[in-house]
Amino acid sequence: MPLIGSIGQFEQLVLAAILSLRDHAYGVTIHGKVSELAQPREVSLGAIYVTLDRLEDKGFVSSWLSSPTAERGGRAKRCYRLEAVGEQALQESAATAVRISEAIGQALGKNWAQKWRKQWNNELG
Amino acid sequence: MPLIGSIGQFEQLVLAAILSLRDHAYGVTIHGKVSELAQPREVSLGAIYVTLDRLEDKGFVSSWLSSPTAERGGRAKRCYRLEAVGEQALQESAATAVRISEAIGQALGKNWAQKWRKQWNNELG
DNA sequence: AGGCATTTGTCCAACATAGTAAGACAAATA
DNA sequence: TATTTGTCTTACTATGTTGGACAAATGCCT
Repeated sequence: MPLIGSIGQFEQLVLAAILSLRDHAYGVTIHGKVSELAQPREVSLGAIYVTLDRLEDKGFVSSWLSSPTAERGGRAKRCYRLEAVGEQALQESAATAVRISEAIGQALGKNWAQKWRKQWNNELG
Repeated sequence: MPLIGSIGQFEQLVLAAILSLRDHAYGVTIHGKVSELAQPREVSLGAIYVTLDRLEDKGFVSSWLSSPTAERGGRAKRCYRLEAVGEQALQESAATAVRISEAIGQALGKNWAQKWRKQWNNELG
């Protein structure tokens, strides 16, 4: 069993992506969102599916097949939704992440932390 | 090779602990600090040493043996210091952690984020 | 002094789980 | 049947984790 609430770093990323994609979470879009969050790093599609499988095994997410859309190549997608347990695990691991950020901020000096706090405030008003 | 800047979740924790302990970073104290950061979860000493070894292999930290202190059982400790590469990796992974927190905050609503922002502000003035 | 218990510490061996790449396979439309 | 959009599998590497072995100081007791 891994750290914090039984989820790892990549799982955290995938869970966060599903949460923020709401009704449009399926393999390809999740991959896009995760790439965005992980930023300088590139992520493979395979990694996403494997992780999705494991998250479903743990009951953190559930999935169902949608009907195909009417666009070229638009085949049926497997859509994902966060379950209550998954949301809780995600919140716990995020809380730890914040704690780590704080520790780093204190050790590295206020400039580092304020840079992020500023960005945070801007987005939330 | 792992995610973000080549460090995992636990490595991130250990690096942050070393950073915040400054001149007093060795096995036992690092273990204490990591336990504090990982909070509800318990961490074994062995996990710390193994991770420390791997971090040193990657050049993220360096270590040296101190001379024994004059207290009962006070034997020589192996002290650790963060190297420049390690500090950079830590900052990058922390930046990603913040990004994830933001994504969660946006998806979960402002209450979640503000709870943490408040705490953040209190500590930094 | 000599010897052993106790305390503080480090390190290894082994295994479980998460992270990753590469590419096979499937089903739509054109 | 070629192209596009999408899913899933295999196999491997790296991290996470436990448990306990081992080492070196001091303190106490005869």
